[in-house]
Amino acid sequence: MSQNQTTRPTESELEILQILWEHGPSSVRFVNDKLNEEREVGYTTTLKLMQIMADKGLVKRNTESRTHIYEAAAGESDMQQRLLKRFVDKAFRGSAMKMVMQALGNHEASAEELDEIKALIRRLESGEGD
Amino acid sequence: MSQNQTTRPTESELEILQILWEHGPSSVRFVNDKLNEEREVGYTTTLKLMQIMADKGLVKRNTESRTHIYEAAAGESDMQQRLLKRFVDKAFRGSAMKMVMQALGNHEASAEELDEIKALIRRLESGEGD
DNA sequence: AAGTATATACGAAAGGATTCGTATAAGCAA
DNA sequence: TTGCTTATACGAATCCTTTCGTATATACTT
Repeated sequence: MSQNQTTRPTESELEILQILWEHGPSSVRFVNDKLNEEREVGYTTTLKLMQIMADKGLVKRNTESRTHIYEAAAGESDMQQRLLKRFVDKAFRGSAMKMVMQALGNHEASAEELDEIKALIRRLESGEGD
Repeated sequence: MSQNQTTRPTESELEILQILWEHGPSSVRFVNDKLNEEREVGYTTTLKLMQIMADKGLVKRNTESRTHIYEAAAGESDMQQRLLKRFVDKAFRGSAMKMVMQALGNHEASAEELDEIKALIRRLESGEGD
């Protein structure tokens, strides 16, 4: 049944994880309602997906009450880290810096955001990276 | 047949595009050989994939000689931009800056790379962004 | 010319993701 | 209790991606 924790979510699964990260442990009904704020999805579709995710180990579920409660198995940052690594490999041939440059160059960063990044760079340069 | 230019490549298709971007217009044989440096892939598999890509409009092909020559339809940066946007939306809920911070925080940037980024930030701050 | 090597075209199998219909069980309301 | 609402479970259809077998055409070699 449950797989190792390096399983990658599909796009639909990731969409569900986003909801779980944002709202915490939730029922299928709740997740499905949230999804339907964006696009039409049948209830059993969402249910099936979440069952598969439980199977893959992407979510944990509490089956004590009739309404099962699902919770993301990994933290959002952990998952982002994993997905980012793979994305950089696939789309930027492994060059994270190239990707950062692209992102910075195109994404209209605010002064505050740039300050944040500068602060981070200072920390990195002073060897406190990590 | 040929689709609009916002078609997204699958992972396998992206792998082929990488080769085309790196080496320029190429034959199926050449691409297949390159792929086989990484992992085993049958020739007709690569052929089929590239035909589908031509169909989708991801590559252009010159069929004048017996050996067709394929070329990426979009530039690497254009495609990266497109993929990056979608990735940020899906994995970082649209926050490019959050993603940049993650990437910087974890990817052991060299001093030179950090300098590059600092230079870019200076340019952005002086309003020359774009 | 005959045989070999190499190309594309086509179709279809295999696997995974996504969707949902239907069955069944549990709780609630009259 | 009987019926209505709302859960989960299960199986299967559909669609997309990936893979490759086979057919056929084109060029090269002797």
